[in-house]
Amino acid sequence: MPDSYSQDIRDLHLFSEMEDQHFQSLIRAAYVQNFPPQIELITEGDPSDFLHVLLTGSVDLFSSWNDRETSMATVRPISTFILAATVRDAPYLMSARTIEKSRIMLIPSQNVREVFDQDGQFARAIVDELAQCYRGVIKNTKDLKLRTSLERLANYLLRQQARCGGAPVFTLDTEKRRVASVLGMTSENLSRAFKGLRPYGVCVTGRQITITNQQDLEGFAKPNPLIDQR
Amino acid sequence: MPDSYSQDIRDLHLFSEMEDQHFQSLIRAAYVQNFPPQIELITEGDPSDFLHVLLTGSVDLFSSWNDRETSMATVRPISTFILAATVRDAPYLMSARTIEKSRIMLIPSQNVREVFDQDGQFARAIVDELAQCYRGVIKNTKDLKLRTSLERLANYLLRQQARCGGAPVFTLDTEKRRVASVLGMTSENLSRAFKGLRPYGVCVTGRQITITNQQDLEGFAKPNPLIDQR
DNA sequence: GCCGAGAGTTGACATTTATCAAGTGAATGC
DNA sequence: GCATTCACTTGATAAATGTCAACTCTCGGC
Repeated sequence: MPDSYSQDIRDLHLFSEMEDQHFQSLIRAAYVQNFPPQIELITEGDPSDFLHVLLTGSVDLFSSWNDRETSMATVRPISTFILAATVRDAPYLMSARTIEKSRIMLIPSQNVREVFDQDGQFARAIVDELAQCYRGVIKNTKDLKLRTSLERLANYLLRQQARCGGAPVFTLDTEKRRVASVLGMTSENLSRAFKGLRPYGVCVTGRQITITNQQDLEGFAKPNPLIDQR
Repeated sequence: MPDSYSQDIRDLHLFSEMEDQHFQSLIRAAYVQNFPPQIELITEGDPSDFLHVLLTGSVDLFSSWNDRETSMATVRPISTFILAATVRDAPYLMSARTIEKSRIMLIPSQNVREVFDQDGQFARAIVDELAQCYRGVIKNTKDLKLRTSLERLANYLLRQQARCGGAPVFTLDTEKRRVASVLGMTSENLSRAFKGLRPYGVCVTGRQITITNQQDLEGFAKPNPLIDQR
């Protein structure tokens, strides 16, 4: 089902190089839907029927085990999610829920796999995307295993700052409790970690962060491109 | 450089479906080398010049930051490693060192990327492999974030048991200190964790593990296919 | 303007995990 | 045979992190 977002989707690295005929065929098979906040789009363990493309809003990817839950990532427009499950035709490993009101395109996994077999450029783009995702998760594992929660927070702030343009004052785009979960800690611990970064020049007011001493913070965080660069 | 292992490599899922001409071209460009134990094959951050195929022996993939080090995975024959860095032509995110005497085939990354562009079956296999690797790392992240170290060990033992055929007595194929690092804990803590599993019917003698009460252990470990099934 | 809901914070405390130091035990080499 | 090495274990202690309960603050609805 064509849609005003069609060109933005086309510009995604995943779709930009493929033949137009194949792109149109994917779009035709797809449909776009609006979801209210806090709707569970995907449940881990379910078969992966659709490749999802987030057009507007935001989506939380999370996982559960034994009554515990953790945020794995936050998806922001415009990007796809759960590509790996789609191409492998395997069950989802993560659940997904909308954080805010979101507009999402659903492309049947079957069609993705068909077009993949016909279009070499698309295949190449999928490989690139998967390899990048893989490397992202490896970086995340290194972050988790090699750093304390204070160090993870410090580096998270530096990454967020860079995403916001690098100025000393910037804003978290995520609720703190979700930040905590992404970083593998509790909300209470995050609160204390923010305090623990005060000696390194970090001031927190609500979601607004001010870094008064960039050098000090970087000296403590020791950011590393092989962990922190996306 | 052709080699007696050529057929075994050909049988790897990654290479099994590709055209013979392309396979031969990869093999011709490659060379095989023997390494003694404890040799650093790859250093994280270096450019990824070769796709590695472990033929015999074993290799530890590890990462370092700020004088800390952690084992990310153990590679066993016959399998490839650092495929993602090769296809993206990006620096290695992990270092690799031989654990024991190992025989390794090195295929120039350049050739892999060239053949990838020519051979659709090979491209398809790379996608499968990458998607599987990605899912493996996601499972690992869930293990790390959702479980305590005792639970991780319990599930590790169950997975190892399954790999050994499922009998109540089996052997760890890895030094305990490496097991500890893979599970994200210290050796000391692993030692205590083994003790902590005694009430659930786990007996440890050197590297030999005896599970005297399968039900109890599984009841505690709560293994989950979305985390533990490989 | 008041109220309620929910995110965030704080303090007290428990648990988990790491660190340091000392010891055991088995394999290796001279 | 004995010393050495190194993985592993153990105990004492410290540090990091989680849990629980109470509290504050803000925001939106009425």
